[in-house]
Amino acid sequence: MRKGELTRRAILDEAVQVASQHGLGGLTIGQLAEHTDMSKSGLFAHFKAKESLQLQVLEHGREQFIDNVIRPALAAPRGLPRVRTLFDQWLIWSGDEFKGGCLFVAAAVELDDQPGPARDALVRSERDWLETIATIAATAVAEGEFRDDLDVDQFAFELHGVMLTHHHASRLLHDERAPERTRRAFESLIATASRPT
Amino acid sequence: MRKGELTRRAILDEAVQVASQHGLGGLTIGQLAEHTDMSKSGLFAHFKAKESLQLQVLEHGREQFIDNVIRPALAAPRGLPRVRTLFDQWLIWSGDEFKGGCLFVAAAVELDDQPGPARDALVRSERDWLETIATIAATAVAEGEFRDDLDVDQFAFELHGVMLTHHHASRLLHDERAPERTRRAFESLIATASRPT
DNA sequence: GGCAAAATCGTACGACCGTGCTTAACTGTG
DNA sequence: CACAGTTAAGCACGGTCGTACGATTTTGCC
Repeated sequence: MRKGELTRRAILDEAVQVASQHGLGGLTIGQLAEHTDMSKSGLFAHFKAKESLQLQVLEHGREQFIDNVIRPALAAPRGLPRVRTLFDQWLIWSGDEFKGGCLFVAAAVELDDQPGPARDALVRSERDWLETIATIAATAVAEGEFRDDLDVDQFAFELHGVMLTHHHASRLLHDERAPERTRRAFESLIATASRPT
Repeated sequence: MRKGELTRRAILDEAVQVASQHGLGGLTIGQLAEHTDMSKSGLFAHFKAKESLQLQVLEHGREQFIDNVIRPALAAPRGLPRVRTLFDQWLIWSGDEFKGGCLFVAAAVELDDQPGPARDALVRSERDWLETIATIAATAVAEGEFRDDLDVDQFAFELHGVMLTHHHASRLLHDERAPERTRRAFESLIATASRPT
Protein backbone atom coordinates (compact mmCIF):
# COMPACT_ATOMS: atom_id res chain seq x y z
CA MET A 1 0.00 0.00 0.00
CA ARG A 2 2.92 2.31 0.36
CA LYS A 3 4.75 1.71 -2.89
CA GLY A 4 1.94 3.10 -4.99
CA GLU A 5 1.87 6.40 -3.19
CA LEU A 6 5.62 6.67 -3.57
CA THR A 7 5.68 6.28 -7.32
CA ARG A 8 2.66 8.52 -7.61
CA ARG A 9 4.64 11.28 -5.98
CA ALA A 10 7.63 10.60 -8.19
CA ILE A 11 5.41 10.81 -11.24
CA LEU A 12 3.94 14.08 -10.07
CA ASP A 13 7.38 15.53 -9.42
CA GLU A 14 8.30 14.86 -12.99
CA ALA A 15 4.89 15.91 -14.27
CA VAL A 16 5.20 19.32 -12.64
CA GLN A 17 8.46 19.85 -14.45
CA VAL A 18 7.06 18.78 -17.78
CA ALA A 19 3.90 20.82 -17.36
CA SER A 20 5.88 23.91 -16.50
CA GLN A 21 7.70 23.53 -19.79
CA HIS A 22 4.97 22.40 -22.12
CA GLY A 23 1.84 23.42 -20.29
CA LEU A 24 -0.89 21.28 -18.83
CA GLY A 25 -2.21 20.56 -22.30
CA GLY A 26 1.22 19.66 -23.60
CA LEU A 27 1.63 17.25 -20.73
CA THR A 28 1.09 13.91 -22.40
CA ILE A 29 0.78 10.54 -20.74
CA GLY A 30 3.06 8.77 -23.17
CA GLN A 31 5.88 11.25 -22.77
CA LEU A 32 5.45 11.33 -19.03
CA ALA A 33 5.74 7.55 -19.00
CA GLU A 34 9.02 7.77 -20.89
CA HIS A 35 10.40 10.36 -18.51
CA THR A 36 9.59 8.13 -15.56
CA ASP A 37 10.60 4.83 -17.14
CA MET A 38 7.18 3.36 -16.84
CA SER A 39 4.71 1.87 -19.24
CA LYS A 40 1.94 4.13 -20.42
CA SER A 41 -0.72 1.92 -18.92
CA GLY A 42 1.15 1.47 -15.66
CA LEU A 43 1.33 5.18 -15.24
CA PHE A 44 -2.21 5.77 -16.34
CA ALA A 45 -3.49 3.37 -13.69
CA HIS A 46 -2.48 5.87 -11.02
CA PHE A 47 -4.78 8.51 -12.42
CA LYS A 48 -8.01 7.28 -13.85
CA ALA A 49 -8.19 10.14 -16.32
CA LYS A 50 -6.05 12.86 -17.74
CA GLU A 51 -8.09 15.51 -16.04
CA SER A 52 -7.38 13.91 -12.70
CA LEU A 53 -3.68 13.96 -13.53
CA GLN A 54 -3.86 17.65 -14.33
CA LEU A 55 -5.65 18.40 -11.10
CA GLN A 56 -3.08 16.52 -9.10
CA VAL A 57 -0.25 18.25 -10.92
CA LEU A 58 -1.69 21.61 -9.96
CA GLU A 59 -2.12 20.53 -6.36
CA HIS A 60 1.39 19.10 -6.25
CA GLY A 61 2.83 22.30 -7.64
CA ARG A 62 0.87 24.28 -5.11
CA GLU A 63 2.32 22.29 -2.26
CA GLN A 64 5.83 22.86 -3.57
CA PHE A 65 5.06 26.55 -3.87
CA ILE A 66 3.84 26.78 -0.31
CA ASP A 67 6.89 24.97 0.99
CA ASN A 68 9.39 26.99 -1.00
CA VAL A 69 7.92 30.46 -1.02
CA ILE A 70 5.19 31.03 1.50
CA ARG A 71 6.56 29.11 4.46
CA PRO A 72 10.00 30.77 4.42
CA ALA A 73 8.28 34.13 4.25
CA LEU A 74 6.08 33.38 7.21
CA ALA A 75 9.20 32.40 9.13
CA ALA A 76 10.62 35.89 8.65
CA PRO A 77 9.82 38.68 11.12
CA ARG A 78 6.47 40.39 10.63
CA GLY A 79 6.23 43.51 8.54
CA LEU A 80 8.57 44.72 5.87
CA PRO A 81 11.16 41.95 6.29
CA ARG A 82 8.44 39.44 5.64
CA VAL A 83 7.35 41.26 2.52
CA ARG A 84 10.93 41.32 1.29
CA THR A 85 11.46 37.66 2.06
CA LEU A 86 8.31 36.78 0.19
CA PHE A 87 9.56 38.64 -2.84
CA ASP A 88 13.06 37.19 -2.65
CA GLN A 89 11.80 33.67 -2.31
CA TRP A 90 9.50 34.14 -5.24
CA LEU A 91 12.38 35.35 -7.36
CA ILE A 92 14.48 32.35 -6.45
CA TRP A 93 11.61 29.95 -6.98
CA SER A 94 10.60 31.42 -10.28
CA GLY A 95 14.15 31.34 -11.54
CA ASP A 96 15.40 28.01 -10.38
CA GLU A 97 12.72 25.60 -9.37
CA PHE A 98 11.48 24.69 -12.81
CA LYS A 99 13.50 24.29 -15.89
CA GLY A 100 10.49 25.70 -17.66
CA GLY A 101 9.29 28.66 -15.67
CA CYS A 102 6.47 28.89 -13.22
CA LEU A 103 3.81 26.26 -13.63
CA PHE A 104 1.10 28.63 -12.50
CA VAL A 105 1.98 31.33 -14.97
CA ALA A 106 1.82 28.76 -17.73
CA ALA A 107 -1.43 27.31 -16.50
CA ALA A 108 -2.96 30.74 -15.99
CA VAL A 109 -2.61 31.64 -19.63
CA GLU A 110 -3.60 28.22 -20.82
CA LEU A 111 -6.72 27.82 -18.76
CA ASP A 112 -8.05 31.34 -18.83
CA ASP A 113 -10.60 30.43 -21.48
CA GLN A 114 -11.13 26.80 -20.68
CA PRO A 115 -13.77 26.22 -18.05
CA GLY A 116 -13.51 23.08 -15.99
CA PRO A 117 -12.19 21.70 -12.75
CA ALA A 118 -8.57 22.48 -13.60
CA ARG A 119 -9.38 26.11 -14.19
CA ASP A 120 -11.40 26.28 -11.00
CA ALA A 121 -8.57 24.81 -8.96
CA LEU A 122 -6.09 27.23 -10.48
CA VAL A 123 -8.31 30.23 -9.79
CA ARG A 124 -8.65 29.14 -6.19
CA SER A 125 -4.88 28.84 -5.93
CA GLU A 126 -4.23 32.24 -7.39
CA ARG A 127 -6.83 33.95 -5.24
CA ASP A 128 -5.23 32.36 -2.20
CA TRP A 129 -1.87 33.58 -3.33
CA LEU A 130 -3.02 37.16 -3.81
CA GLU A 131 -4.72 37.02 -0.46
CA THR A 132 -1.52 35.80 1.14
CA ILE A 133 0.40 38.71 -0.33
CA ALA A 134 -2.22 41.13 0.92
CA THR A 135 -2.18 39.61 4.38
CA ILE A 136 1.56 39.87 4.61
CA ALA A 137 1.43 43.46 3.42
CA ALA A 138 -1.09 44.10 6.18
CA THR A 139 1.48 43.06 8.76
CA ALA A 140 3.74 45.80 7.44
CA VAL A 141 0.89 48.24 7.87
CA ALA A 142 0.36 47.02 11.41
CA GLU A 143 4.04 47.44 12.14
CA GLY A 144 3.85 51.03 11.00
CA GLU A 145 6.18 50.51 8.05
CA PHE A 146 3.52 50.86 5.38
CA ARG A 147 1.04 53.70 5.24
CA ASP A 148 -2.10 53.29 7.31
CA ASP A 149 -4.29 53.94 4.33
CA LEU A 150 -2.53 51.47 2.03
CA ASP A 151 -4.88 49.39 -0.06
CA VAL A 152 -3.27 46.02 0.54
CA ASP A 153 -5.23 44.34 -2.25
CA GLN A 154 -3.97 46.90 -4.68
CA PHE A 155 -0.48 46.30 -3.35
CA ALA A 156 -0.88 42.56 -3.92
CA PHE A 157 -2.19 43.22 -7.41
CA GLU A 158 0.81 45.33 -8.32
CA LEU A 159 3.39 43.10 -6.68
CA HIS A 160 1.99 40.16 -8.55
CA GLY A 161 2.37 42.20 -11.70
CA VAL A 162 6.03 42.75 -11.00
CA MET A 163 6.47 39.01 -10.70
CA LEU A 164 4.67 38.33 -13.96
CA THR A 165 6.87 40.83 -15.74
CA HIS A 166 9.97 39.28 -14.35
CA HIS A 167 8.86 35.94 -15.66
CA HIS A 168 8.22 37.40 -19.08
CA ALA A 169 11.43 39.37 -19.31
CA SER A 170 13.73 36.70 -18.02
CA ARG A 171 12.19 33.61 -19.57
CA LEU A 172 11.01 34.82 -22.93
CA LEU A 173 13.24 37.76 -23.65
CA HIS A 174 16.27 36.39 -21.80
CA ASP A 175 16.82 39.94 -20.64
CA GLU A 176 19.89 39.73 -18.44
CA ARG A 177 18.85 42.91 -16.72
CA ALA A 178 15.52 41.44 -15.71
CA PRO A 179 16.49 40.81 -12.08
CA GLU A 180 17.78 44.34 -11.74
CA ARG A 181 14.68 45.85 -13.36
CA THR A 182 12.40 43.65 -11.31
CA ARG A 183 14.12 44.70 -8.14
CA ARG A 184 13.84 48.35 -9.03
CA ALA A 185 10.15 47.94 -9.74
CA PHE A 186 9.77 46.22 -6.40
CA GLU A 187 11.60 48.97 -4.54
CA SER A 188 9.48 51.56 -6.23
CA LEU A 189 6.41 49.70 -5.05
CA ILE A 190 7.73 49.55 -1.52
CA ALA A 191 8.56 53.24 -1.57
CA THR A 192 5.04 54.15 -2.64
CA ALA A 193 3.54 51.93 0.01
CA SER A 194 5.79 53.12 2.79
CA ARG A 195 4.78 55.66 5.37
CA PRO A 196 6.25 59.02 4.33
CA THR A 197 9.16 59.87 6.57
CA MET B 1 -3.92 35.01 -58.10
CA ARG B 2 -6.08 37.21 -55.96
CA LYS B 3 -8.54 34.70 -54.57
CA GLY B 4 -5.89 32.70 -52.81
CA GLU B 5 -4.53 35.66 -50.96
CA LEU B 6 -8.04 36.55 -49.88
CA THR B 7 -8.82 33.20 -48.31
CA ARG B 8 -5.38 33.08 -46.82
CA ARG B 9 -6.17 36.26 -44.95
CA ALA B 10 -9.54 34.93 -43.88
CA ILE B 11 -7.89 31.81 -42.56
CA LEU B 12 -5.36 33.83 -40.63
CA ASP B 13 -8.06 36.02 -39.14
CA GLU B 14 -9.73 32.95 -37.76
CA ALA B 15 -6.41 31.36 -36.81
CA VAL B 16 -5.44 34.35 -34.70
CA GLN B 17 -8.68 34.00 -32.77
CA VAL B 18 -8.22 30.29 -32.25
CA ALA B 19 -4.58 30.64 -31.28
CA SER B 20 -5.41 33.33 -28.75
CA GLN B 21 -7.79 30.90 -27.11
CA HIS B 22 -5.93 27.62 -27.35
CA GLY B 23 -2.38 28.74 -27.95
CA LEU B 24 -0.17 28.25 -30.96
CA GLY B 25 0.25 24.60 -30.07
CA GLY B 26 -3.45 24.08 -29.59
CA LEU B 27 -4.05 25.55 -32.99
CA THR B 28 -4.77 22.50 -35.09
CA ILE B 29 -5.18 22.32 -38.82
CA GLY B 30 -8.23 20.11 -38.70
CA GLN B 31 -10.10 22.38 -36.33
CA LEU B 32 -9.06 25.46 -38.21
CA ALA B 33 -10.42 23.87 -41.37
CA GLU B 34 -13.76 23.31 -39.67
CA HIS B 35 -13.91 26.89 -38.43
CA THR B 36 -13.32 28.17 -41.93
CA ASP B 37 -15.49 25.64 -43.75
CA MET B 38 -12.64 24.24 -45.74
CA SER B 39 -11.12 20.85 -46.21
CA LYS B 40 -8.05 20.06 -44.20
CA SER B 41 -5.94 19.60 -47.30
CA GLY B 42 -7.31 22.69 -48.98
CA LEU B 43 -6.32 24.76 -46.03
CA PHE B 44 -3.00 23.06 -45.62
CA ALA B 45 -2.06 23.90 -49.19
CA HIS B 46 -1.86 27.56 -48.24
CA PHE B 47 0.85 26.89 -45.71
CA LYS B 48 3.32 24.23 -46.56
CA ALA B 49 3.91 23.33 -42.95
CA LYS B 50 2.44 23.93 -39.56
CA GLU B 51 5.41 25.98 -38.51
CA SER B 52 4.84 28.31 -41.41
CA LEU B 53 1.22 28.67 -40.32
CA GLN B 54 2.32 29.59 -36.82
CA LEU B 55 4.76 32.15 -38.11
CA GLN B 56 2.13 33.76 -40.27
CA VAL B 57 -0.34 33.77 -37.41
CA LEU B 58 2.14 35.68 -35.29
CA GLU B 59 2.83 38.12 -38.09
CA HIS B 60 -0.88 38.59 -38.75
CA GLY B 61 -1.55 39.24 -35.08
CA ARG B 62 1.28 41.70 -35.02
CA GLU B 63 -0.19 43.66 -37.90
CA GLN B 64 -3.53 43.80 -36.16
CA PHE B 65 -1.81 44.97 -33.02
CA ILE B 66 -0.01 47.75 -34.83
CA ASP B 67 -3.21 48.90 -36.49
CA ASN B 68 -5.29 48.83 -33.35
CA VAL B 69 -2.91 49.95 -30.65
CA ILE B 70 0.22 51.56 -31.93
CA ARG B 71 -1.14 53.60 -34.81
CA PRO B 72 -3.89 55.29 -32.79
CA ALA B 73 -1.32 56.17 -30.15
CA LEU B 74 1.02 57.71 -32.67
CA ALA B 75 -1.89 59.78 -33.93
CA ALA B 76 -2.29 61.35 -30.49
CA PRO B 77 -0.33 64.48 -29.51
CA ARG B 78 3.23 63.86 -28.40
CA GLY B 79 4.02 63.41 -24.75
CA LEU B 80 1.72 62.36 -21.95
CA PRO B 81 -1.44 62.23 -24.09
CA ARG B 82 0.29 59.77 -26.34
CA VAL B 83 1.32 57.62 -23.40
CA ARG B 84 -2.25 57.65 -22.15
CA THR B 85 -3.67 56.80 -25.54
CA LEU B 86 -1.27 53.91 -25.87
CA PHE B 87 -2.40 52.54 -22.55
CA ASP B 88 -6.09 53.06 -23.28
CA GLN B 89 -5.86 51.41 -26.66
CA TRP B 90 -4.05 48.49 -25.17
CA LEU B 91 -6.76 48.06 -22.58
CA ILE B 92 -9.47 48.10 -25.22
CA TRP B 93 -7.55 45.77 -27.47
CA SER B 94 -6.72 43.32 -24.73
CA GLY B 95 -10.30 43.26 -23.58
CA ASP B 96 -12.20 43.07 -26.81
CA GLU B 97 -10.17 42.08 -29.76
CA PHE B 98 -9.85 38.41 -29.01
CA LYS B 99 -12.40 36.19 -27.47
CA GLY B 100 -9.46 34.48 -25.87
CA GLY B 101 -7.15 37.13 -24.57
CA CYS B 102 -4.02 38.49 -26.09
CA LEU B 103 -2.33 36.21 -28.58
CA PHE B 104 1.08 37.46 -27.59
CA VAL B 105 0.63 36.83 -23.91
CA ALA B 106 -0.43 33.29 -24.72
CA ALA B 107 2.44 32.76 -27.12
CA ALA B 108 4.94 34.29 -24.73
CA VAL B 109 4.25 31.70 -22.07
CA GLU B 110 4.01 28.87 -24.53
CA LEU B 111 7.19 29.56 -26.42
CA ASP B 112 9.45 30.69 -23.63
CA ASP B 113 11.13 27.30 -23.49
CA GLN B 114 10.72 26.22 -27.06
CA PRO B 115 13.47 27.41 -29.33
CA GLY B 116 12.67 27.83 -32.97
CA PRO B 117 11.59 30.35 -35.58
CA ALA B 118 8.27 31.01 -33.87
CA ARG B 119 9.96 31.89 -30.64
CA ASP B 120 12.45 34.10 -32.45
CA ALA B 121 9.68 35.97 -34.23
CA LEU B 122 7.81 36.48 -31.00
CA VAL B 123 10.87 37.76 -29.18
CA ARG B 124 11.48 40.23 -31.98
CA SER B 125 7.89 41.39 -31.72
CA GLU B 126 8.01 41.87 -28.00
CA ARG B 127 11.30 43.71 -28.08
CA ASP B 128 9.84 46.03 -30.69
CA TRP B 129 6.84 46.58 -28.51
CA LEU B 130 8.87 47.44 -25.44
CA GLU B 131 10.99 49.74 -27.54
CA THR B 132 7.88 51.46 -28.83
CA ILE B 133 6.66 52.07 -25.30
CA ALA B 134 10.05 53.46 -24.33
CA THR B 135 10.16 55.72 -27.35
CA ILE B 136 6.73 57.11 -26.61
CA ALA B 137 7.68 57.67 -23.00
CA ALA B 138 10.70 59.57 -24.28
CA THR B 139 8.41 62.04 -26.04
CA ALA B 140 6.85 62.78 -22.66
CA VAL B 141 10.31 63.43 -21.29
CA ALA B 142 11.04 65.72 -24.19
CA GLU B 143 7.82 67.60 -23.59
CA GLY B 144 8.83 68.17 -20.02
CA GLU B 145 6.01 66.12 -18.57
CA PHE B 146 8.15 63.25 -17.39
CA ARG B 147 11.27 63.69 -15.32
CA ASP B 148 14.46 64.35 -17.22
CA ASP B 149 16.23 61.49 -15.53
CA LEU B 150 13.47 58.95 -16.19
CA ASP B 151 14.75 55.56 -17.29
CA VAL B 152 12.38 55.01 -20.16
CA ASP B 153 13.28 51.35 -20.53
CA GLN B 154 12.41 50.79 -16.91
CA PHE B 155 9.17 52.65 -17.51
CA ALA B 156 8.38 50.38 -20.45
CA PHE B 157 9.23 47.35 -18.35
CA GLU B 158 6.84 48.38 -15.61
CA LEU B 159 4.05 49.50 -17.88
CA HIS B 160 4.22 46.22 -19.67
CA GLY B 161 3.90 44.57 -16.29
CA VAL B 162 0.73 46.46 -15.56
CA MET B 163 -0.70 45.17 -18.81
CA LEU B 164 0.26 41.60 -18.04
CA THR B 165 -1.40 41.83 -14.66
CA HIS B 166 -4.54 43.20 -16.15
CA HIS B 167 -4.66 40.28 -18.50
CA HIS B 168 -4.21 37.87 -15.65
CA ALA B 169 -6.72 39.47 -13.32
CA SER B 170 -9.44 40.02 -15.85
CA ARG B 171 -9.14 36.90 -17.94
CA LEU B 172 -8.24 34.24 -15.42
CA LEU B 173 -9.61 35.60 -12.18
CA HIS B 174 -12.56 37.42 -13.76
CA ASP B 175 -11.88 40.14 -11.26
CA GLU B 176 -14.47 42.78 -12.03
CA ARG B 177 -12.30 45.38 -10.38
CA ALA B 178 -9.39 44.61 -12.68
CA PRO B 179 -9.88 47.69 -14.90
CA GLU B 180 -10.03 49.93 -11.84
CA ARG B 181 -6.95 48.34 -10.28
CA THR B 182 -5.09 48.44 -13.56
CA ARG B 183 -5.86 52.09 -13.98
CA ARG B 184 -4.70 52.89 -10.49
CA ALA B 185 -1.46 51.04 -11.11
CA PHE B 186 -1.03 53.00 -14.30
CA GLU B 187 -1.67 56.33 -12.61
CA SER B 188 0.80 55.44 -9.92
CA LEU B 189 3.36 54.72 -12.60
CA ILE B 190 2.66 58.03 -14.29
CA ALA B 191 2.93 59.88 -10.99
CA THR B 192 6.33 58.37 -10.29
CA ALA B 193 7.55 59.20 -13.76
CA SER B 194 6.22 62.73 -13.77
CA ARG B 195 8.32 65.76 -13.09
CA PRO B 196 7.71 66.78 -9.49
CA THR B 197 5.55 69.89 -9.39
C1' DG C 1 6.70 -19.06 2.60
C1' DG C 2 2.26 -18.71 0.89
C1' DC C 3 -1.46 -15.73 -0.60
C1' DA C 4 -4.61 -11.85 -1.28
C1' DA C 5 -4.04 -7.33 -2.85
C1' DA C 6 -1.76 -3.83 -5.17
C1' DA C 7 1.04 -2.34 -8.85
C1' DT C 8 2.62 -2.67 -13.40
C1' DC C 9 2.68 -4.24 -18.12
C1' DG C 10 1.12 -5.66 -23.00
C1' DT C 11 -1.87 -4.99 -26.26
C1' DA C 12 -5.74 -3.00 -28.62
C1' DC C 13 -9.22 0.47 -29.80
C1' DG C 14 -10.96 4.67 -32.19
C1' DA C 15 -9.89 9.50 -32.85
C1' DC C 16 -7.17 13.02 -34.47
C1' DC C 17 -2.68 14.78 -35.65
C1' DG C 18 0.54 16.72 -39.73
C1' DT C 19 1.60 15.79 -44.28
C1' DG C 20 1.97 13.85 -48.99
C1' DC C 21 -0.15 12.77 -53.67
C1' DT C 22 -3.74 12.78 -57.17
C1' DT C 23 -7.84 14.69 -59.03
C1' DA C 24 -11.65 17.96 -59.56
C1' DA C 25 -13.35 22.73 -59.60
C1' DC C 26 -12.79 27.21 -60.12
C1' DT C 27 -10.48 31.92 -61.88
C1' DG C 28 -8.93 35.30 -64.68
C1' DT C 29 -7.02 36.41 -69.22
C1' DG C 30 -6.43 36.43 -74.30
C1' DC D 1 -15.38 30.91 -74.81
C1' DA D 2 -11.54 28.29 -74.29
C1' DC D 3 -7.57 27.34 -71.96
C1' DA D 4 -3.73 27.71 -68.50
C1' DG D 5 -3.03 28.26 -63.95
C1' DT D 6 -4.57 28.63 -59.40
C1' DT D 7 -7.19 26.85 -55.67
C1' DA D 8 -9.57 23.40 -53.26
C1' DA D 9 -10.97 18.55 -52.26
C1' DG D 10 -10.40 13.41 -51.53
C1' DC D 11 -8.02 10.00 -49.79
C1' DA D 12 -4.21 7.54 -47.58
C1' DC D 13 -0.17 7.15 -44.59
C1' DG D 14 2.30 6.61 -40.15
C1' DG D 15 2.20 8.44 -35.48
C1' DT D 16 0.51 9.73 -31.13
C1' DC D 17 -3.23 10.77 -28.27
C1' DG D 18 -6.40 9.09 -24.11
C1' DT D 19 -8.47 5.07 -22.47
C1' DA D 20 -9.92 0.07 -21.58
C1' DC D 21 -8.98 -4.66 -20.12
C1' DG D 22 -6.81 -8.89 -19.02
C1' DA D 23 -2.44 -10.94 -17.74
C1' DT D 24 1.54 -10.69 -14.89
C1' DT D 25 4.65 -9.27 -11.58
C1' DT D 26 5.55 -7.30 -7.13
C1' DT D 27 4.33 -6.14 -2.47
C1' DG D 28 3.04 -6.56 2.44
C1' DC D 29 0.91 -9.33 5.98
C1' DC D 30 -0.26 -13.95 8.47
